[in-house]
Amino acid sequence: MATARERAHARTLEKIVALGRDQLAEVGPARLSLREIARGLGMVSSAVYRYVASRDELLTLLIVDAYQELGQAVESAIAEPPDPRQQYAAAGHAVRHWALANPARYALVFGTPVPGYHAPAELTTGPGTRVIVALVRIFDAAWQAGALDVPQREPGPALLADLEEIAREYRLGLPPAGLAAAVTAWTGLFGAVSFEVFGQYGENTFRAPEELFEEQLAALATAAGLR
Amino acid sequence: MATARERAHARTLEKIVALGRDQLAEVGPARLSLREIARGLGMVSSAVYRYVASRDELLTLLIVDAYQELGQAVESAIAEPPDPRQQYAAAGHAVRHWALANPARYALVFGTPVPGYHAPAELTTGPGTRVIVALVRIFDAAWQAGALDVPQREPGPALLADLEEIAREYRLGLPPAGLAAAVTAWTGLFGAVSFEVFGQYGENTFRAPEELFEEQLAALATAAGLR
DNA sequence: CCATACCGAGAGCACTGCTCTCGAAAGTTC
DNA sequence: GAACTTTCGAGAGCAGTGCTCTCGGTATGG
Repeated sequence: MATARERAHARTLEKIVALGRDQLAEVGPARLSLREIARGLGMVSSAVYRYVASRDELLTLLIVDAYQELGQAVESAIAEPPDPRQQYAAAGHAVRHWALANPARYALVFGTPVPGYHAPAELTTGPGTRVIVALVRIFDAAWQAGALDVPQREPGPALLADLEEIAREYRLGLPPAGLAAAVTAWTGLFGAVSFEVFGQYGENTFRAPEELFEEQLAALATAAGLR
Repeated sequence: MATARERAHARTLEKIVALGRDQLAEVGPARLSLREIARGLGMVSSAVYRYVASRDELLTLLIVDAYQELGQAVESAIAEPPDPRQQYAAAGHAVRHWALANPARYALVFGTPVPGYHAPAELTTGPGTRVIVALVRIFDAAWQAGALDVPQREPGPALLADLEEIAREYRLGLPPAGLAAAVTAWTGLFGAVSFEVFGQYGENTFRAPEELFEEQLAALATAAGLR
């Protein structure tokens, strides 16, 4: 049961995260300022430290927040389509849309790790794995349904051990080579999205980025063996 | 002819970039401090503004510096192997090695755009395109040699126009679908490298990242039609 | 009803990027 | 070789940052 004090505390903490999110969008992660957030709350800067131990802790909160929202977006996007290939495409589109709508939060999570700051694994790994877990489940289901052409290449011995460990942990029937394919489909997806969001393509090189993305998705899905 | 003054100027500017590079490696882009660089030079902070107009300009210098070194590494790696698929693999390994050896500089260029800062296109696009240009040349040569299975998928109309424009600019024989494949091989490569360098895989999920990368390279090459 | 835990204010420290002025040295011109 | 101009480093200073400390007021739980 939450006391009134606890509820008030949680509410202003929520406000802090919201203001941080706004500021992130405006000025980016590195110029995120606790003092500015304090001003937004009508408090003095030191008061914010009652709620957040440091700037880094605020960053952690924002990272978890972003992971959760992206994970949620992907999971609900996947729910609809009937076959695995369309599910992968839906996941890809969900990632891209969220990233384009929230470039700063995407950058916070998938861009340069904030200098000096190292995300505490116990808080971030859970939310951070939602997307890859969702993708792997798609591939696992595809394999069960016989809709996955597992690549002929056999992973090297050490990689094989890693993959088997993961398959065991998540109770996957998916063979290691299929899991490796899922990982490539994952990293390839984020490579494509990151290049677009971070402006790595030139200014006007691609006037039809969504069509390029479509092409990339198709290539990645085929490469991963999704029929 | 460079006067003594100009040479001295160039030399301390070079020192500034070198110190910036060191500092980048230590504390990352956002905590890069002009004052610290001044201390390293035995100067007072205001003096470095004789050489560099702002922190952002220093960042630009470091970005160009990083692009050039990576481009150089990739170009010389490509020179050796005889066939296109091995050239692509060599390029991939060059990118990965450079990125792992210079994570901060890699992050500066391929990670989160530094907040507020927008790289001046006239300085960065040239060096910034060296890698993709090298990759496209591989694909173009492969196509000329009949070693490229151009994907059957036809790009959408707008994307087609973009691709044709690029092919014209760089005088490529490579058909649009092949160019699109090269782009996916490019973004997929950097997706894989970024995930490893930025620590997006968990702590101990992959104990054999180089074998995973090998697998990713093979999948991307095959997907792009390199035999 | 009162002791306690909480919470905001305020001052202050060390740091940052950046601007200004000033004097000295070096290079250029006559 | 003298006079002028450009360059460059030093120093002070401004506005901003994260973060720490202390000091009161206040709402809460026993």
